[in-house]
Amino acid sequence: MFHPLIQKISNFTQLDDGERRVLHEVLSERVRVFDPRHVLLQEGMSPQHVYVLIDGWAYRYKILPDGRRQITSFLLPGDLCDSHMFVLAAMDHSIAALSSVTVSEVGRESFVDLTTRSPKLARALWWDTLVSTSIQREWTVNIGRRDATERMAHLIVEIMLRLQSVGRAGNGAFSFPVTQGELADALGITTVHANRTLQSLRAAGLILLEKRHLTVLDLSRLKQIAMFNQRYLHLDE
Amino acid sequence: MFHPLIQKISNFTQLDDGERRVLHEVLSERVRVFDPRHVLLQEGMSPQHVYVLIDGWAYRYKILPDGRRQITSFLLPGDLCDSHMFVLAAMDHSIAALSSVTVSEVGRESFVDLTTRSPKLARALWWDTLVSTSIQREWTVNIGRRDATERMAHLIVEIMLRLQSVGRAGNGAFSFPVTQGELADALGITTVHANRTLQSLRAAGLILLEKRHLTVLDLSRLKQIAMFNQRYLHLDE
DNA sequence: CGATGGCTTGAATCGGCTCAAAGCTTGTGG
DNA sequence: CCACAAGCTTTGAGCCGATTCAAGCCATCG
Repeated sequence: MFHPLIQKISNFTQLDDGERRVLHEVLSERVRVFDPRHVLLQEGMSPQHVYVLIDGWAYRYKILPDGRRQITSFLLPGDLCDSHMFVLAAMDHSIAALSSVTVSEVGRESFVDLTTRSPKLARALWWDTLVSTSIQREWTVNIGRRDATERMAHLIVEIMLRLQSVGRAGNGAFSFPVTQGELADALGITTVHANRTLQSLRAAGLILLEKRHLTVLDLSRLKQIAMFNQRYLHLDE
Repeated sequence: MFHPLIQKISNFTQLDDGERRVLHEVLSERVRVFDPRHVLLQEGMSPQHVYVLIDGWAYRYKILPDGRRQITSFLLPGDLCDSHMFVLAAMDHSIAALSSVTVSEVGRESFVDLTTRSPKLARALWWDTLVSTSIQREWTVNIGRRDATERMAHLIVEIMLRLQSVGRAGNGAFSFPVTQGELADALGITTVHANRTLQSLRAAGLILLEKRHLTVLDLSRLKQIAMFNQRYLHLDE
């Protein structure tokens, strides 16, 4: 059983056994578990380590002074949060656990070490960061120019593909520990409207969603509705 | 007169004369000028060089199959487009000139050279990339959770601050070569509504905008309306 | 001086929001 | 192992911010 980060990276780079071992060691140094809703990193903080998700979901978010919340991304198994803090002075957003999560906690030194010792790993982590940015751009498009149904369809397809790349969504069925309120805050709509949007996708026979478990019934129609263009995920490189 | 990239970087790192000279040399190797609307980088391409804006604005954008366009960011003097292409296989979005632009064209080798020769410069460029990502996140919040007036106010404040960091917006007055249609596509609203929104800001005495020239009349009120939190720009590090 | 692209305005419409209440789950303590 | 609380989901009705469509205006440029 590999760490999902290793699995993700292996999709586009051939790691040799040595690299795989080094990475595995660093990721095994310290493993922690957090409850749902636990805030892993708070805006304003300057963390001295990186968390790498092993299991469960987390999310980045910002809260406006009047309470409005926007979730800016979902973090899935294999995702990193947040290597950039070694360069920037303070977090400009927060990160919290969505479900119960298991993470590798990697110290600043181990992380830097990793990248100096293996250029291939450095490049792989660099690739991962760039893909995250690309996903962030696509979210801007999603919220800015798609209507609620299209947004929801797009998000579902994105998550399915990202989960598949770490082997967590065989057959289009996977755990989906997101409330409708959280979905709403990710998509820039209200909870009520998220509910109605999900209903319409269910009614159209596109998805099955119950008890925090989602099944994609008609992927190609979902993609079509969302006008989904896979390129931004950079999966096939 | 310094290149705006040097000016931007100098805001947070002390570069010595040597570093400054090396950077200046690389940025002077080849300077090019493009007309408004010229597409600098097309989705799908795999560029072998980086453009660094010296003068004028550009923008990243994606177009959906049915013609809807979302501008995902504005590129101002001192901004880079697009170093990530040395790692990713193909552009997942396009970049075009908004106004007439002057750019430094830096070859892949020169760029890589720069970062291997000076760790401080490497770190500075790394910083710049991370700030861009942070701005992208804030755009997600802006479009997802602010109404049209707030969005417009937020964008104006952001651009003013970014221009100031490269010395192009003394006194809150600066060249603003963006049509209302482009503003609309950046903010996720329609041209008509962008127009009405601008009118209301003008009527409230917050801005002056005519002939592609913008003056911020009441910065603190604009910030207040936008619920602007400067942290995400990482200007004071 | 006609054409083109951008700006402005009005009126009707609609997607999504607000408010409110009720039904459901899930987890916890007695 | 039941009962209650808390949080999540669902539904209805009225409303509003933003869109659509349409037309007229204005500036610039070949």
